[in-house]
Amino acid sequence: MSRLRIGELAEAAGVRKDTIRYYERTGLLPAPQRTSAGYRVYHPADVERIKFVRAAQGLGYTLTETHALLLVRAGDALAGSDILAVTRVKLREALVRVEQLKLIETGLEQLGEAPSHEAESDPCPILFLVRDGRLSQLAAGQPEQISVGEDHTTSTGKD
Amino acid sequence: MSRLRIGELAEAAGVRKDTIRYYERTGLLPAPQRTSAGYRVYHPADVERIKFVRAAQGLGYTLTETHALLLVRAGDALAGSDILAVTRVKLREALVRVEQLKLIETGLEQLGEAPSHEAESDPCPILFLVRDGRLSQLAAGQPEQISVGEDHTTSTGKD
DNA sequence: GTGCCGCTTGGACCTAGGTCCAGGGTCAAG
DNA sequence: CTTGACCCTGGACCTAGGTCCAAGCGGCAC
Repeated sequence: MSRLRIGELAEAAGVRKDTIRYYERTGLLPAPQRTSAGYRVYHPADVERIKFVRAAQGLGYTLTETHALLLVRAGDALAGSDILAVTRVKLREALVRVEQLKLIETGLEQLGEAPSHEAESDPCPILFLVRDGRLSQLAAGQPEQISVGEDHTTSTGKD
Repeated sequence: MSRLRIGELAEAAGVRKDTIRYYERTGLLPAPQRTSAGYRVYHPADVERIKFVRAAQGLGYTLTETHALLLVRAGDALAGSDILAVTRVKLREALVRVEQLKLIETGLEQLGEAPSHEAESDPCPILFLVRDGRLSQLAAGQPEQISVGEDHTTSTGKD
């Protein structure tokens, strides 16, 4: 059966032990069995679960959204549709991101080549992108409030 | 000439006044002129600069990288090449991200449709993606240490 | 039976990127 | 000359996602 202790799981999944305990605290990882001495005991499948979490993080899912992804079950249409919507938004954003990064790449390449004869008057040559409206804002801080877990009533800032 | 005070600039650029002062502190925005009373006075072009910063944030540039982008000048090949490399990495990551998000989207769609007859044995159906090695890790926390500004000698964690 | 490493806990601390607050000055209108 | 909207500064605080620490057991090798 080869059950793992936290250190072994951390090693296998490529994270810190603290991270695993943190994931447990936040509900991303179910509380594992314990030995009589209180040691956490994990199943090898937990390695995949953690790797999935890391992958989801890399894709821009918050831990809350990742949690939602992990809760999806076959046929569970309701719970899945929320996270599906989130995923579609992220996908659309990722497509826009690719296009805008290409714009910037091209802009930088041209600036590197051109020995400052054109656009010399411009104080900062990349700004033309935003001036032309070709660079859009692409909400970077609002992770699409989905209804999963506790709602911490995001304080509406005043200033 | 229509010069702006901080509140007007904030309004025009769609950010908080505090954010503008924060950007100034971190060097993203040059220190503006002051009135005799000490009030900051901005140029209308600063609106674009801030909008560019927000756009760059949305594209995944850190503030440090954004700073580098703003420093690029035509013909300035050396400084530009670093940030160009960063941009290319981000572009490649964005392309991978699109592919992986598509995988997840498809997976979620299929799970929603299938009324739990196939893959029912699987404790969490999305995990097959990581099990198949189709979801990769896509470094989410290491923003490509570029040589711009002070180097805070990232402490190598021990555990 | 004693080293020593690994595990436990709660809580403090960290980075990025802001956001808020208190205490006080400025300026235009009434 | 007071009121209200605006501005200033320094510093505390916030969220996400961890990371570190100290004090104190557990358990296995020698």
